[in-house]
Amino acid sequence: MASVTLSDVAREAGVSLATASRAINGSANRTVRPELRDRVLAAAAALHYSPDANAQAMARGRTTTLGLIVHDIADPYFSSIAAGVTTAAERAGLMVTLASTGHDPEREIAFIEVLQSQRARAIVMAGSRIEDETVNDRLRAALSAYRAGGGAVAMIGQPLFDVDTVAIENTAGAADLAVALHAAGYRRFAALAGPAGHLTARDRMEGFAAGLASRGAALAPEHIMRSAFTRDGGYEGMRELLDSGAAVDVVLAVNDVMAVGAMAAARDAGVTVGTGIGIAGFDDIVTLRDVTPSLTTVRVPLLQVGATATELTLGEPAAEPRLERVASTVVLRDSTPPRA
Amino acid sequence: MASVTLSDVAREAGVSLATASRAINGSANRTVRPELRDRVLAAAAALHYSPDANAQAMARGRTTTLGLIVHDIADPYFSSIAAGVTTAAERAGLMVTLASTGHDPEREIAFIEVLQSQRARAIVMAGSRIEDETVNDRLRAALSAYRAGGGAVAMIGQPLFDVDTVAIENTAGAADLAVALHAAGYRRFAALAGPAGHLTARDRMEGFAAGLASRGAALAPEHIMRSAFTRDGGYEGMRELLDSGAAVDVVLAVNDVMAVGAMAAARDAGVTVGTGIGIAGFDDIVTLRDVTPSLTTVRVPLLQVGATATELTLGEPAAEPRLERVASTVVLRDSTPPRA
DNA sequence: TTGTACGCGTTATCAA
DNA sequence: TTGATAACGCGTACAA
Repeated sequence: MASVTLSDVAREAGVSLATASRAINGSANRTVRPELRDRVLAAAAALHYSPDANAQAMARGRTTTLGLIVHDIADPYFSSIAAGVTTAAERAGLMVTLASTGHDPEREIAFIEVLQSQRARAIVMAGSRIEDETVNDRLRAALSAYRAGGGAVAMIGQPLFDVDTVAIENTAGAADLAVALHAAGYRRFAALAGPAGHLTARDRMEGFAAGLASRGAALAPEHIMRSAFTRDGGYEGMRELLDSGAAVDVVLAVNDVMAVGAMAAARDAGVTVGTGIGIAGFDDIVTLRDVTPSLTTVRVPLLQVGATATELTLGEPAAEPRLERVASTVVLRDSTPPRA
Repeated sequence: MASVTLSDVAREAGVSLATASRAINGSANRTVRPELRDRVLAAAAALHYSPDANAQAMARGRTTTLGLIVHDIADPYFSSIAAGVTTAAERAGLMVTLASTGHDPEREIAFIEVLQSQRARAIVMAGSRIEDETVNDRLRAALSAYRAGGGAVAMIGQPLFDVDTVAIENTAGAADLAVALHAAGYRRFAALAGPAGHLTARDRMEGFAAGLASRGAALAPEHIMRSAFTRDGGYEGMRELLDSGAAVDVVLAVNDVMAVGAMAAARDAGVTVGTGIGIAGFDDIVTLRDVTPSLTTVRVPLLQVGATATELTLGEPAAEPRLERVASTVVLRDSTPPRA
């Protein structure tokens, strides 16, 4: 690391360290005679000077880093959110530090601590919380320690902690979907409910139930399959459902990747998705563009969600935790054609 | 930022700064009497001490940051690579700083400079280079400046710069694919060739041509469509091809997202993929699991590629740039059934 | 084994 | 407008 320092530049330009700093950074005191300024800049260029961001962070007392914590960056849901975050972050002059936790809350906590060590300006946390107060308490503690240090936090999903949140309308969106499908003639519903204790899955299930109830329908308990919140979980849940011989018109999955897995299971079982059995998902991940038949879902503007969360962490910290609700809208497609 | 410092901990524990540092960090001189060590640790816990990574970086002269530069994190190709990188990075105790450039080489250069400022230990750069010596020279300069500062670099794609590279067998894989399809009975080939000057696209096209040549076949120039290296580019190219009324058996796309776009275009035009017209891609992105008919492609182990690139940057810098070749293997699926 | 004191590269305060 | 110089928080010779 034979890096050239600001002192080198100053010496080369024949000015003091302070002047060099001012010339290059143009701080509050933006008063450097043009002639000197040019000399400094020239020296910096000649020496290939690269400011040390760590030293700047120390001297300034603040960094230019934003932390992003997701469950799995390879999941299109999270990678779209990440795209929204990186775009908004770059706009704000921040670098994004990415943590992919593999759905492990322990690692979420660990990453928060690392980001606190980095003195990251803000943390955006995506991915559903779970129903485990022990874990949640520790998470809460980690977050409030981080915030006590001056960091800003925005969560994506459901308002659970006392921080700024971009809330996805899970319940309302799911209810709307159930109602829309009932109106389309579907009567015998099943659900791929995700794992127990998964809050997003739970909210969406509640929405399904509420929507159906509003139409005088219901979800039979034996038609509620529990499996992982992943593509493979959807496959598995669907296979079990089909194996059980249950007579259902349509299967509601609590997210798109599960729905897509379910479509595969149906195909493998020789059941035609659409005319044979309806399937619907949630999120409208970009992948869906190329799934056939096109999948009915509830659209969540993921890019925007990521950008909004990022913007929430910028600017002045609010006294009250802010709550940004993003509307989710039903999109009916070929996987659930109208039913006579 | 009322953060508690190591001095606070030392005072609280009634020891010197140095002892506190050694107790918490356990540096080379890992010699601290257990009793004192415990007192320090207790004080640190009581005060909620969080070490300042920036200060540590300065004092140690090295950071714990690895930079990852991709074209578009929402693209499954890159998000899978990113997953491989984050996994390997965490294993090595590094945090990943993510830069998504939106295919803009200028931003690639800018990000390299930022990462240099951060004194990132290493940079992993994914995404094809282009044929633009002006841009490439500046990139080369940025990279060598970074490396001169002691940073390690690994590129993913083709060996173009003088740095460690995880080389994807574009040409060989493409040739193998062409040969396999010819062997399967396909005779009239077309290609979605991507944009001019795109090196990965170019290499793959050369592979197609070579493979066909080895079987005494060829790609007619009028069957080579040029369009963006994206899903929409694939759609567009395919539409033009179909509109042209060209009589072709099979369409080779230079990547999967283009192939998937082409499948959509075929569907929209009422052409059945598989029996009507064959389509093949390249990369075997995870999305393909849920595309129907299943897409023939050339598999690239993306997770592993990301991990390997990361590992290349770790450990001792080699005298010579290392070249890690990852084999790409043809996977024939339903989009190109054997042809009589 | 522990403590003192200096250095890391930069910004910011205060004089000049 | 410029220049010394003191922080910033930590690691680590060197000394004790």
